[in-house]
Amino acid sequence: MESLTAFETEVVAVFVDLVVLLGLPKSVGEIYGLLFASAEPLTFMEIEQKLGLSKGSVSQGLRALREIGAIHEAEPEDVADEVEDAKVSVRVARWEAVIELRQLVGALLRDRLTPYLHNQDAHIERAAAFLDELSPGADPVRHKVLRQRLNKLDTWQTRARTFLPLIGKLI
Amino acid sequence: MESLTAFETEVVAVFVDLVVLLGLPKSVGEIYGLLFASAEPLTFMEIEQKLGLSKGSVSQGLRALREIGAIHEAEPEDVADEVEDAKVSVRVARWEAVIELRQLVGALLRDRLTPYLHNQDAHIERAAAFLDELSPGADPVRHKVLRQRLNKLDTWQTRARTFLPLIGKLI
DNA sequence: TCTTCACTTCAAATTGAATTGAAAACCGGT
DNA sequence: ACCGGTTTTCAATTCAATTTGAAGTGAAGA
Repeated sequence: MESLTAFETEVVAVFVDLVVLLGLPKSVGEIYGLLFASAEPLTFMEIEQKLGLSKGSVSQGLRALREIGAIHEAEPEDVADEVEDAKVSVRVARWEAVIELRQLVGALLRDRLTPYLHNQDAHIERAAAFLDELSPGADPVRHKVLRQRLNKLDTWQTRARTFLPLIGKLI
Repeated sequence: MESLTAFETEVVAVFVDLVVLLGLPKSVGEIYGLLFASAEPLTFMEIEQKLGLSKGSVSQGLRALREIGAIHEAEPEDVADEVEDAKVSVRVARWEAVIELRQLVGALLRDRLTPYLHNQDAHIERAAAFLDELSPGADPVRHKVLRQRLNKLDTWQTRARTFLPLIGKLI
């Protein structure tokens, strides 16, 4: 067990693309993809070796996935048949993907969109304040045009706020 | 006219965030934001100076925005009152934002999602092929589990294909 | 034709983020 | 309390991508 099978490679690619699209590091997608492509849970070391990642990347990737609930630690299971010999038998965590994709996709979307929407609100609000304190007297037409544009932004923001969470549910 | 007003700064921030969220360079968002915040069209040089960008960035940014139809070249308009003196009077392009946000957002979304969905199809298809040519005889349970997971991926892919374009329309 | 200015191109520099790797913390067993 | 092995942490490195700037192109007027 050293490197990826053709099957695993393709599945990993699916999740790498997804995760990159949503702005996370590639390694996170690789790890989730590998677990998704494995019928049984994998250990830290197996992940490290099959993907050829550093321990640091594996550790961080597992944490990120754990935090969004995209993976679990698997039940201990009897290790007897595998580790008969010399080793001192230390309990090793084994990880498995949560196959419900809603979990992964939902969390990733939320993590990006929530802070985004929040920032936008703040910007638009401040922009409105600045526009108003800028005397409309000097050039009323200009002032009105800009007001309209701001309103347009506001409308969009509202729409985004209502539709985007809906997508999470729909899917 | 040198740097941004408070109002402009906020509007620019709105579009920088949007554009970065959708995976384009910040400078593109700055340029669009500035044009969106201006009641009248701006020249290349005005953009360059107000945003403090290099000519290269402005040029590339304007091209990108032009290509997705998010900005236009404005009608020439009489320049008489501005440029009376020494200058040799060369026709200068003046740019304005297309205020319909659908244009910008729609294009950006499409540009990212279309190639993405296309790739995913390819990966899933190949994964299925590899899984099948892998003899199920060895471990039928494992084979079945993986088949199910692949099907799940396929379902999602189909859903994405139907819902995502719909968002573009909805908005 | 020649000059000038507006813009484009592209190789190199910069920047920012992901990855690495070595050292520290941890944990169960002896 | 110590040991062997696993996992985490984080500063340094590497890598990808954007930004820069200087040289190049082209068009309009002289």
